[in-house]
Amino acid sequence: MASERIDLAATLEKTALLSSLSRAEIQSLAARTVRKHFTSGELLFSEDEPCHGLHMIARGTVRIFKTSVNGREQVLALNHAGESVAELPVFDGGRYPASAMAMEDVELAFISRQDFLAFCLEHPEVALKMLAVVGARLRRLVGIIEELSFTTIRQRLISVLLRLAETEGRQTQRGIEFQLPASHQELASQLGTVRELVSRNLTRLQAEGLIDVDARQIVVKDKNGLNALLSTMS
Amino acid sequence: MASERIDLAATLEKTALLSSLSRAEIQSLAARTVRKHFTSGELLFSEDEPCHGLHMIARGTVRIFKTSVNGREQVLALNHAGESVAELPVFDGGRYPASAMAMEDVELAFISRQDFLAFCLEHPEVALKMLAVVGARLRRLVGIIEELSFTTIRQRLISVLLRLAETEGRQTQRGIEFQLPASHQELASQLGTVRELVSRNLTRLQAEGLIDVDARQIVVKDKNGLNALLSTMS
DNA sequence: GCGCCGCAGCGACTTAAGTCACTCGGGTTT
DNA sequence: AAACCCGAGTGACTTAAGTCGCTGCGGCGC
Repeated sequence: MASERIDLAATLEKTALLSSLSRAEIQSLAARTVRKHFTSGELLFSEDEPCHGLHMIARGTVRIFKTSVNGREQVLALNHAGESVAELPVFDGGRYPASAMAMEDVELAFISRQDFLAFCLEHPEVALKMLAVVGARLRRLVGIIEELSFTTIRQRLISVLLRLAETEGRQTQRGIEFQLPASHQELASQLGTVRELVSRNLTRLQAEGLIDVDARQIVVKDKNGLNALLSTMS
Repeated sequence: MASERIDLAATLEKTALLSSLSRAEIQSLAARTVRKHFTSGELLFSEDEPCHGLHMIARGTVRIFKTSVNGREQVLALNHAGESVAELPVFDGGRYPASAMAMEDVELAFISRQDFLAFCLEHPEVALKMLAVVGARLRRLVGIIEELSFTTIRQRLISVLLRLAETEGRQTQRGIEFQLPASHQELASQLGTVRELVSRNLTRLQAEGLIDVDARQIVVKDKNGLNALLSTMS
């Protein structure tokens, strides 16, 4: 019981949203939160479900996504430890606009809608921080819209490869090497398309000599070439 | 001078965001706002520009949109009198994620970033209302993403026609009649495509006997047929 | 070891989307 | 009246996207 309480406080402290709060304030908030646990693949909530409160991730990754009638999925966001999930329905009282699934084992702190709203009224700076967080989310969504309506899947895939090369890549004599972080299926959902196109486009980039593909192992052989494709392709 | 002041206060009163405020609070805020005017086609601000404050529309319609390198545009939102524009960069301090253009003569009240942030700290309920407003915006963006990644242009066009029939249509013996509110070009930007496809798809729907098109005059002859197309097309 | 299953690759095909070039008509400018 | 611009329609075409069905590999459970 006591250790539960302490754990929760630690989680809240690590949450970006609440970073401006004092220890005492964290404690008082922690007293109103509940710990929840989800195993990989479990749904935190589904689209159109009414929203009961705010989730703050302590451990693991949460995937926010939309599902179409024919089974395709579009990933809207991946949220990690320290981030909160689905903030907005807490404030506008509406239903969840998308579904959320645990991609690995996930632990989170949950606080009810009423409690959190009351807390915001007492701590206006939390509301302002929340606005900043939601703002970042909005920017990402606008970015997705931009990609969907202006770029090809090929370009989006190249962007992802370049970003991964930047963040995950090790420079070797063959080029910049890294592992794809997910299956083609998952990558496709993040790009807003289907498995086959990811596979085909990777093959095509390999055929063009820009990358080497061996299962999930990728070697970027010609970073400049990839970058060039991003700009030249109208 | 005095009449300017009164005008501004009236504008603020009509702004949904501030509906919970007392007259005195409106007055104190009005003292810090500036009136601005834009003629049709003028830009309120451009993408990537730094944000200096909040705009509240008193009259006219503002079009929020993204532009691609090859000149295509994607409309993100249309905002009317009583709504605010581009709230988020005010809070996260970032740049505008999109451009805003006056679609007709627009008058608005402008308040600087600092003044508005300070006001929010004193009036937490305004921040909460702002979160609700931003939430609605986020929902719309998610809706756009859903449409872009799951539906065809034909389906999106049918949705628009059905919505217009609902809101603008008059029932006549020929069907439900209404005028397209904009040029094909503008419609295309709102659907995330090009002029030609709007034209072609309208023609096709006419050929299928579902609608009649005469320039901008539309007659929906078979509403059920259109609805059926929305669900049957996977 | 055998069979099952999820993931990946790929050929063959259909359809949606977009591009280009042109025409036409109505309204405005000069 | 001539010249012009803008919105709209359309034919012919290219390319991107998506679908279907099948193969094959590697891991895992029985």
